Amino acid sequence: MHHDGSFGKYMELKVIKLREQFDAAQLQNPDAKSDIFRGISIYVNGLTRPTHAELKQLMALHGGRFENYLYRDSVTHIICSNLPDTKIKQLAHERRVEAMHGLAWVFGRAKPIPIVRPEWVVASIAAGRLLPISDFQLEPLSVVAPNQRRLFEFRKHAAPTLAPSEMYPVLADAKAAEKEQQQQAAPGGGLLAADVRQPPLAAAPAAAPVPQSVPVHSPSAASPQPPSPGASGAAGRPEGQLGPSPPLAAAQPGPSPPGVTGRASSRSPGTGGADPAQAVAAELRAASDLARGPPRSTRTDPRFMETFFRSSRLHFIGTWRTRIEALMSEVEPHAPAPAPYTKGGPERVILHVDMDCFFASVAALGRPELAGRPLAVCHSNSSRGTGEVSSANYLARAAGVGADMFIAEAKRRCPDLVVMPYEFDKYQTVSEQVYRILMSYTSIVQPISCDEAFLDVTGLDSDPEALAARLRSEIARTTGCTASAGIGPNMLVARLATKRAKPNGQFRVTLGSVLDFMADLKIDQLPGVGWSLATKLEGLGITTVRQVWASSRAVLQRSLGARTGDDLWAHAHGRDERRVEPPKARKSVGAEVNYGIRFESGEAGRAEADKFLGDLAGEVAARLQTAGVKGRSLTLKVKRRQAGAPQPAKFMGHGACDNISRSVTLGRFTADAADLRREAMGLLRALGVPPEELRGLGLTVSRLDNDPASHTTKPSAPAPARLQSSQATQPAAHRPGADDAEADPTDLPGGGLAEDAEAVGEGWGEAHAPSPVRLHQAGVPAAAGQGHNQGPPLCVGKGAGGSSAATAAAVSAGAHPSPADVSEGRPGARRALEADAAQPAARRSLFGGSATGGAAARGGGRAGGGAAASRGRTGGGGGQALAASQIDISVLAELPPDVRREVEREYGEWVAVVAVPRATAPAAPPPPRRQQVAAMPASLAEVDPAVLDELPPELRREITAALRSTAISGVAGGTAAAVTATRAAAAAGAAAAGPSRAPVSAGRGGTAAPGGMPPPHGAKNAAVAATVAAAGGRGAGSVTAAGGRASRGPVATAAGGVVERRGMGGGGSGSGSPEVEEVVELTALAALPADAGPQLRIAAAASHAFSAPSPPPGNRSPERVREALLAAVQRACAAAAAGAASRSAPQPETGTEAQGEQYQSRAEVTAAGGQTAVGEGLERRIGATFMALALWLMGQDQDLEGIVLTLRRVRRVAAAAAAAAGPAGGAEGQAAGGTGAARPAGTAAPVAAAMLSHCQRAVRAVREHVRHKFGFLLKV
DNA sequence: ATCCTCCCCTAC
DNA sequence: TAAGGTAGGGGAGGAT
Ligand SMILES: Nc1ccn([C@H]2C[C@H](O)[C@@H](COP(=O)(O)OP(=O)(O)OP(=O)(O)O)O2)c(=O)n1
Ligand SMILES: [Mg+2]
Ligand SMILES: [Mg+2]
Ligand SMILES: [Mg+2]
Repeated sequence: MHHDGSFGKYMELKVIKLREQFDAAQLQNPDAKSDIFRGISIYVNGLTRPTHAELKQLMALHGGRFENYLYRDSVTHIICSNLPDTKIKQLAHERRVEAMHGLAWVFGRAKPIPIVRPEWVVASIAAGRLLPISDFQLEPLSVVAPNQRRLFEFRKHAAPTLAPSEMYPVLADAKAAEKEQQQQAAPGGGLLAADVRQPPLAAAPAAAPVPQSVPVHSPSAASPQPPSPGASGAAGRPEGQLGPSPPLAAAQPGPSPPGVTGRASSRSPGTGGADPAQAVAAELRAASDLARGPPRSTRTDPRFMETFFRSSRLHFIGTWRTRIEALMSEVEPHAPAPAPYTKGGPERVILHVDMDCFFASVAALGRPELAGRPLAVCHSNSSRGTGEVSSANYLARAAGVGADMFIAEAKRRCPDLVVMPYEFDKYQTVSEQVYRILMSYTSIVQPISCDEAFLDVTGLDSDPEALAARLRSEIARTTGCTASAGIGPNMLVARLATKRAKPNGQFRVTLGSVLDFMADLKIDQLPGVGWSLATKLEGLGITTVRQVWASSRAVLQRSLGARTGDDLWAHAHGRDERRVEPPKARKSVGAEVNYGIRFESGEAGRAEADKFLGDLAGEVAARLQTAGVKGRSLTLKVKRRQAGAPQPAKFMGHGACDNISRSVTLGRFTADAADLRREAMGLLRALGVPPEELRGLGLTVSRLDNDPASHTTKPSAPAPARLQSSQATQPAAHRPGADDAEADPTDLPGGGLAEDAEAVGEGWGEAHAPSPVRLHQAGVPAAAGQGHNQGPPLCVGKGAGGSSAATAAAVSAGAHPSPADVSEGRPGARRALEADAAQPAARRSLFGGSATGGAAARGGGRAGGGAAASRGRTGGGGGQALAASQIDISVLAELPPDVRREVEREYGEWVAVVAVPRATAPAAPPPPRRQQVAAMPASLAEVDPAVLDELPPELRREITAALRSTAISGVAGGTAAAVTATRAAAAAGAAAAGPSRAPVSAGRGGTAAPGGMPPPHGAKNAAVAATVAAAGGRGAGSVTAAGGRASRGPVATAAGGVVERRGMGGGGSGSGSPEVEEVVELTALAALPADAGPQLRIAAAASHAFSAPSPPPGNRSPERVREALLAAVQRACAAAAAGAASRSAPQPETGTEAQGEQYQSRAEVTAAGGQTAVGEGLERRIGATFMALALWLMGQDQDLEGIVLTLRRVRRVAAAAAAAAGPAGGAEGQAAGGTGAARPAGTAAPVAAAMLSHCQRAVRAVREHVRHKFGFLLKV
């Protein structure tokens, strides 16, 4: 019913109706109309519709209450408009601030207050009853990058469906005319492309007075002061346009009528009638072919992708790079070259140029009516619209309008806003004009975006500012749009200077004044620092650049990562070694759509999805061909609607989603649409996502043949040769059909590689006749491949849509033994298995590549209880043969009976086991997980966090994913936040069967493992589980890894130090309970193999940490557990501190650096911080205890106040221990949340740094958990 | 060490 | 109604 579009309309009508009702009620008398909201008390946050006041009235009329303040404990619901993430974040922030005053109340509640859109009130009234809030809840905070606006960096490319540059056909034809015009050099000449249709465009710039000179801020070197108003008031500047300090400047060069501002405020909002500006906007919108027709989704529009791309601003800027590269390569290099880099050479002079409010400026070109008006560019002009603002001019920004803001919000903030539609062709034209100019000033131009570039002008002008002024003037004269510029000794500083100069100004910072210039910048102004990093840094007490100076580099590295911390440190000091460079070759080519993706359920939906995937494949293939490259790796990206996700805030948006990606290694390079489509369909099918839950699809091809590295045969992808040999040996039946001309071996540039040749000689070359042949013969319907839901595309032959990736689709890359597992457990078996290539190309793609990443079976979907699927181990693992456990039974189940029989014959009883449910309920969804795993905990809260945390990540993910749905459904506990929602989701689609896939001889045929084999990885995983479980002492069955549904992922149960490995073998009958195939006994640490890897050592550390304090089973009250965990933390820290002290004599602070800080190389940091100072075991123990506490706390999120208090305690513990550990005490102050008391560059000893870092990590994990689950930040 | 995969983050 | 793309850097695990 209220599905998307129709829902929106429904709501709109309801709102109107309710408004009428409201008005009427107000006119009559305010007596209560109903009791709908009895017991409900709302608090309204921010701007809403109905308004604050209206909601108050409505509540009064219908029996509810209205609170003006949140910190009243009677509030039951927070009302907040459906707004973009920015607004939600804002709300979260408010809550946090609020918490300082009312923490006890806010966090002490048993349950957090739901945040609901105002429509809930309206609709409830309309319905005459209280509606459930689920459809009206604000989208949960997305773990996916929120729509944030960021600065700096990137690279783009593209090549459209329509041919190279036909989508924005500006330059091709315009070039000649433009050159001619440039020769004429008529100031203000109508330089805009002749082929741009809008008449005003050509006329406008000519008519508009153009600044003869451009304002120059900061006339001479280095002063970090604001641009002087005097300097900026250059002649020819239209009034109000260029003021440097006040952010008010229309980028429109046209003359502004006097008193524009006053005029604006007196205009009636939204009425186009008497307002020429609104009229021109309306007219253009009406004429725009982008706006034609009713909105459509993939469900209703067969040409959706094309329409979408044509209309998407992000597609435009995302593909712009490709277009500019074409331009750059064809412009003759006449420009002077800057001074070369030499040792001790001159200070570089880097110029950064960026157009002012680019799209908005272009919108104003040739439209004098718009001068002096607040302007935004957006598809929608509805005051209730969810279209996003692309660009707003500076007048609009002064009113609070910003990019990425919903148009509804923008118009609320600025009722007078003039909203102009997109004119992509014009942006392209102007962009090219600008670049031609830039390229005439220096030979070194690095394009950044359609409105922005870096130039190296070192030595090209004794007065760089004069050069910049000339350049800006020329841009303004030529395009009618203004640019700002920054000049600095490196790219970083130049970039920051530009921001300072905007709008329509320039600013120079020289080497000597860099630090002064940067000191007070907000940290997120730095490139690479966005919302996430800024939030982390805030946790360290760092919000400004200056505070970074006072922070220890080692702490930064530990908190943010080796590289990230290092870069931040450098950037905060104004250091940036990058050189201005021409664009490098792309490393990947992709296309994705995350808007308007809506498919039917069932077969019809699968066909729709396949069709759309085909469109994407065609698009990517076209772009590859345009770029003249082929690729060897294909990645499918999927957005899947999150379980329980409310209606997306954005019309036709994707809403809250889990993100999943899977890749295949192709057997050879390809740029062929059919290839890509085939493989993509296989990947998609393997994911098992119900089509109606798809919200986004994308394809990316990487490992391109323009990169030599792509040609090397990596261990993970030895397949190509195999493929070839395989094909060679089976030409008739196996070789792709005639349309698969790509089978030409010459397509594999590395064909002559020795590695390949060698590989050909073994392995697949000796393979038996591959089963695909038989499968094919078995009669997969020819139509099967034709893109319409045939079963899984097993068929490789011509015309069959099946691909080997698809075959691999039938494969769960996850729950199978890794090659190591197999080979080590059964050396002889490896070859047997490979040779047993009977495997329909297991993870090989059609071409024989390898598919990694699990093809997870979500099968019945979450409804069935969130079956944890199994997920392939990451990395490596390519090329091995298919194991029975890899078969995705959901795919198998869809096979035509005869084909399925064929497969089963091939795999014997294994398949029969795997396909358990089939026997009794052929197509039925698999039985609930619980039926198969008796010991499965009901929720995360039941899992000993110490145990869970120390599990190998794959297993951990599987468990958390499996339990997540439980948590969501409110049964208990929380999400494991060590795993973000997306990760958990990904895991849900693909979890690891780590322990289960044990070493062992699972064997069909009773192939027992030869003795004396070192424990393979699977065994290690099992050992970890056992060890930790033993240490955690949760009693029998404490940790159980749910196998994929249908026990495909075998089940590992850890209980009291015993791992039971349940294999797939055995019960051929299809009995639901797999037999215990092998039992591995481990007694905690004793079982550690000599070559124990990190996981085991962590387990050992955890074991040590927890064995003592862990309360006996039966008395695990929260208080006891909490105290035990805190004690464990304390002990671990104390041990580390003691160790550090004892070591400090023999190993004093080694080479302290310039500022007295002990700096760890990236390698050292990366090396897991082990031995450097803490001692590896100790370090791991610290980490284990902190994280165990964190994880446990997450399970206690019914008591947020308790969480806060405990976090504060643990922080104090860490701080004290760090202080005791030595000189690091100082830097600690910041980590502990101190306001970054400016301590001179810290001398954090690694020991203290380790503690603080682990502490911070733990605190952050908990905060993330709460933020994600409840939508606000804990103030700790 | 270096590579791999599967993410997340960032920028325009 | 609206058109939430594209690409690279980096990190965490893991395999080799
Ligand atoms: N999230 C974003 C960011 C940018 N753009 C488009 C519109 C912008 O006009 C253009 C250039 O981006 P800038 O970051 O340079 O922003 P503006 O040029 O609009 O403003 P400024 O004056 O701050 O540079 O890219 C967009 O559509 N959406
Ligand atoms: Mg700009
Ligand atoms: Mg820009
Ligand atoms: Mg930033």
